[in-house]
Amino acid sequence: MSNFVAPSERNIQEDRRIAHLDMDAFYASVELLRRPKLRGRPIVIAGRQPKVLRIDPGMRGVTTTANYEARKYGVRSAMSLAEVAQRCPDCLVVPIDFDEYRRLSRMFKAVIRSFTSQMEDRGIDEVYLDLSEVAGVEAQRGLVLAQNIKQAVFDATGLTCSIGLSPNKLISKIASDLEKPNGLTLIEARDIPDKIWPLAANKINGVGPKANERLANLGIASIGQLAQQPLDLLIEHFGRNYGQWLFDSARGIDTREVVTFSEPKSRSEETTFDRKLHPQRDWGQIARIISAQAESVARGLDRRQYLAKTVGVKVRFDDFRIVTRDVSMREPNADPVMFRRAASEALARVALERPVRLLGVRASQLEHSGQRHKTSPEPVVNPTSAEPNANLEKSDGRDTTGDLFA
DNA sequence: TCTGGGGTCCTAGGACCC
DNA sequence: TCTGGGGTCCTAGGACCC
Repeated sequence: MSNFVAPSERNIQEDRRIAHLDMDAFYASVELLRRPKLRGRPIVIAGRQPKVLRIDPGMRGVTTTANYEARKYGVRSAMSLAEVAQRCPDCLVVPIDFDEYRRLSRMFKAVIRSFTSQMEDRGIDEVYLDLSEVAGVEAQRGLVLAQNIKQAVFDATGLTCSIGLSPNKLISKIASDLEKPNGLTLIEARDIPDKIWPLAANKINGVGPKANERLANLGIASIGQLAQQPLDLLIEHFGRNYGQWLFDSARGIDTREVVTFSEPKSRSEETTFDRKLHPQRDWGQIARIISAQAESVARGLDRRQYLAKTVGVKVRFDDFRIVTRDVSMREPNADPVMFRRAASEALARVALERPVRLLGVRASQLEHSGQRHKTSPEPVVNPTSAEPNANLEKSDGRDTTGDLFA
């Protein structure tokens, strides 16, 4: 990024060949591998119940995935089971088995790595690939390679995926969705007006429900309409950064690299309860849950050789309002006892005035534990907190001394 | 009939320091 | 008595993604 390019002159770097690979209805497809009798029937993946159940309107919870048969009825991921029951009364509910999905995820990613090391992990079921160096020189650059990757993934796992191929991540992400399932879609810069502009603005990865609504209020529904807006107008309504990003995205401009490794920034655990917890009556249970989550997050970090400087709690009330409170510790650590104290101090600062439906603990400001070695103890940086736990003792009036079980 | 869990990134205000 | 600007850290909230 050495030479500045004026916004109006920014263009698509056509020399790159970026792929986005997305597994088709991943969780549902994995379940069907070991439950072949369910093939052809509408299923959703949801819940922790021990077996497959017929949907019924009284079921709680939300779907993680729907197979394509269920999608024909308008069933989607993140849909409440009550709504699934209305749309598709014959739907089957298959319990979630993350261990199995992670196993298949490792498997398909290993296959892909045999083609290129230039792979960016984007979660359990999708990746970006930079095929620029290996795509070959044929007219349809990269198509043969992408087809070979699809075939190799299927041969190894029995699962299909869809691949979008274009000069950048933004367009490839959109492209991989255009011919699902089992699709392979090439989009060149010159195809953007015909193939991208007719699509809804929220097909852009990064335009969510809120931004889409605000765009709709401006009369902007499609990516093409977005591309017609002057930069000034977008900046006026969405701010300098997001406005510029919208302006570029509508034109298919995206210079982001494929990133093969990035350090974790946080680690968290949270639980939603079947029964809402009462702030006073269930205080003991709330305190126990936060303690257990704090210890578990600490152990998870320790296992991976990370330390955290900051521990925070998250509370979601029955009205869905979310409150978070953070506490920074004097030194980064992964000590369950320190995490418990910090979490309980943070919790003490939350005004628990309504029933609680979710509790969580998050550790942030991470660093590798290898970075701190025993030979050179760190001096105390902040003189105001030189005495032990100085920052853990000024909680408010609640009956805690910094530890929920003190 | 309600709405999961684990993440990343951005913004914005205040404290504090130079 | 009134006047800075920049930089960093911390905290809280929110949008968004898989």
